[in-house]
Amino acid sequence: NDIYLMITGPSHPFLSGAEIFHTPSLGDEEFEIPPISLDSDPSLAVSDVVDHFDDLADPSSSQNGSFSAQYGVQTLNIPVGMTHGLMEQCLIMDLDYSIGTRYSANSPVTIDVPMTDMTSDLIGHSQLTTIDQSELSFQLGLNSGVGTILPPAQSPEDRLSTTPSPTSSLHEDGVEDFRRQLHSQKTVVVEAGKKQKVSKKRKKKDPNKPQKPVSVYALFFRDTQAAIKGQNPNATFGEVSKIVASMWDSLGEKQKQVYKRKTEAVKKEYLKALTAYINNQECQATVETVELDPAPPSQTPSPSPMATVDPASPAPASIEPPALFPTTVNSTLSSYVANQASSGVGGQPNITKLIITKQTLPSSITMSQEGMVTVIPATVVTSQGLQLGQTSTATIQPSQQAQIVTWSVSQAAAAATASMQLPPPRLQPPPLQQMPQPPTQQQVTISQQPPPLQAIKQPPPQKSPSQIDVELVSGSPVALSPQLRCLSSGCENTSTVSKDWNNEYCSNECVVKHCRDVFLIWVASRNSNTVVFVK
DNA sequence: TTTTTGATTGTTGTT
DNA sequence: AACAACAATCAAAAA
Repeated sequence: NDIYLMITGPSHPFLSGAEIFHTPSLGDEEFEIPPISLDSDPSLAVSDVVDHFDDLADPSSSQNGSFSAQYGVQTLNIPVGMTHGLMEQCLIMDLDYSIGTRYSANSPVTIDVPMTDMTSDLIGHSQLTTIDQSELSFQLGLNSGVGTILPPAQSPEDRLSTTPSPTSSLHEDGVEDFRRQLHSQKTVVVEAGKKQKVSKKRKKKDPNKPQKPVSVYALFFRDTQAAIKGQNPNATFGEVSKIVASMWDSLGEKQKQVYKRKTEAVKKEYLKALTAYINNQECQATVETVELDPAPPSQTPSPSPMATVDPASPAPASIEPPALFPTTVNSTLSSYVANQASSGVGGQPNITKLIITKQTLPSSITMSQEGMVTVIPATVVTSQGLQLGQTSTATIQPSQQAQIVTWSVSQAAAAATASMQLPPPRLQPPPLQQMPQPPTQQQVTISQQPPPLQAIKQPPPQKSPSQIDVELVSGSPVALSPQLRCLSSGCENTSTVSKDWNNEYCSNECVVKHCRDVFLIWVASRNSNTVVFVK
C-alpha cells in the first residue's frame, strides 16, 4: 500500500536535478518529475542549507522518527541534491493528511529526498524536525544508490525574469507610487471618456515593465509545488499549499535566510529595472486622445499644425487635469496637459491628454486632422540669463496651486515657429489647463492668492538673440484676460489675452501669440498656467 | 492585500 | 458569430 517516491538531484543545494519517483505500490514505476530548485545560485550560501540539515541531524535536536506511527499517514521523501554530491540523504516528510480529504483516502506516500554533502551522522537520525505537532513532521533518512543525475533545474531567477507578472504594484517603492498615481489619473480620464463595463478591471500591462519580485514564501512555493504536484497530480491547490506551508515551517531559519537573500537580490534588480523602465517611459512623449463621441463637430481639419481641440467648458472635477506631480521636479515627468473638451457646439467631447517629458520640451505643438496633438521637442533649451524670481525647479508641490510660467528658448525652433505661423485653428474659449513643466525648464510659481499683479521678470537683456523676456503684467493667469507683455528686445508689446485674441489664435487648450518673432504657447488651467516662449 | 499554480470563467478585440 | 487572447477568480498559506 505504500507509494514510495524518490527525488534525486546532483547539483542543487536543496532540491534540484532529476527527480525519480519510485512508486512501489504502483508497480514500482519510475518516472521523472520536473526538477525542484530552491536556489540554483551558488553564491547564495548553499552551506546554510547544509548547515540546516546538519543541525537537524543533531541528536539533541532530532526527534524520534516515529511520526508515521504516531500520525501514520503518508511520508514524503523529498530528495535534495547538494552541490558536492558526496552522499545522499533522505528527507522523509511525514504528513498527516487528516487535514485534507484527498490524501486521507490514499495510501501513504513517501518522497525520498536524497541529499548530498551530508555527514554520515545524519544516517540514523532520520527525523528532521516536527513541523506541526499535530499534523506533520519531517524525517531524515538514508537513501543510497538512488538517483539519476539530470541537468540542474532552472533557477528561480530565470523564471522570474522570463515570466512577467501581471501585477504591477510595489507599495514600498516611491517610484511605483508615482506611477500608480499617473496610472490612476489615466484611468480616470479613460473611464470618464468611455463607457466600459468591466474595462476598468482590465489593466493594460506593459510587457516591458519589470516584473515585481515575489515574496520569500512565494518563491519557495514556486520551487516546491512542482515536486508535490508531480507526485500527487491530483492534489488540489489547497492540499499542495498545506504541504508547502509545512515544508516552509520545517525549513529552518538558515534556509529561509537563503531565500530572503535571494528575494532581496531579486528586489534590487527589480528596482534597477524599474528605474530604467520608468526613465525610458519618460523619454517618450505620450499623446492620448479619447473620443467621447466620434461625431466630429463642424470643425474643419485645420491645415495648421497648431493644436486644435474642441471648445471646452469647465471640465468636471472628476476628470480635471491632475495636480502637479510630486515628482515633477526630481523625476521626471515634466509636463502634462490634460484637457477635457466639451463641446462648444453640440457637446462633442474630445479629451486630449498631452504629456510632455523633460526630454521633449515643447517647442512646437501641432495637431493632426485626427485631433492628435503632437509635441515637437526643442532641440535646445536654455535658460541662460534667465533669473526668475523664484525658480522652482525642485519645489513645486501638487498642493501648491501654482501658476507656472515657463520660458523655453529654443535655438532650433524654427520649424516650430513656422508651424505656428500657419492659420490658427478655430477659436474656443480658453480651457483651463495645467501643465507641469520639466525640471530642465525655468519655472516660476506665482502665489495664487491673492491673484497678484505679480510681474515675472527676466534678467537683463541677454546676449543670446534667442533669449526672450516676458512679463505678466496684470491679471491672473487663470483669468480669461490676463495681460502679458513681451519684453523681447525692442518689443515691449503688452497684450491682453482676450477672447478676441483667443478667437484668433488659440484653441481651447493652447494659446498661441505672435509677437514679432516670438511665439507664445500658453497652456492655461483653472489653477495654473504655463507659458512657453519660443523664438 | 499580495504572491504562489492551474483550471475555469468572463471580457474584449479581431476576423 | 466564432475565435483568440487575456484578465479575473478560486482554492490555502505566508509575508
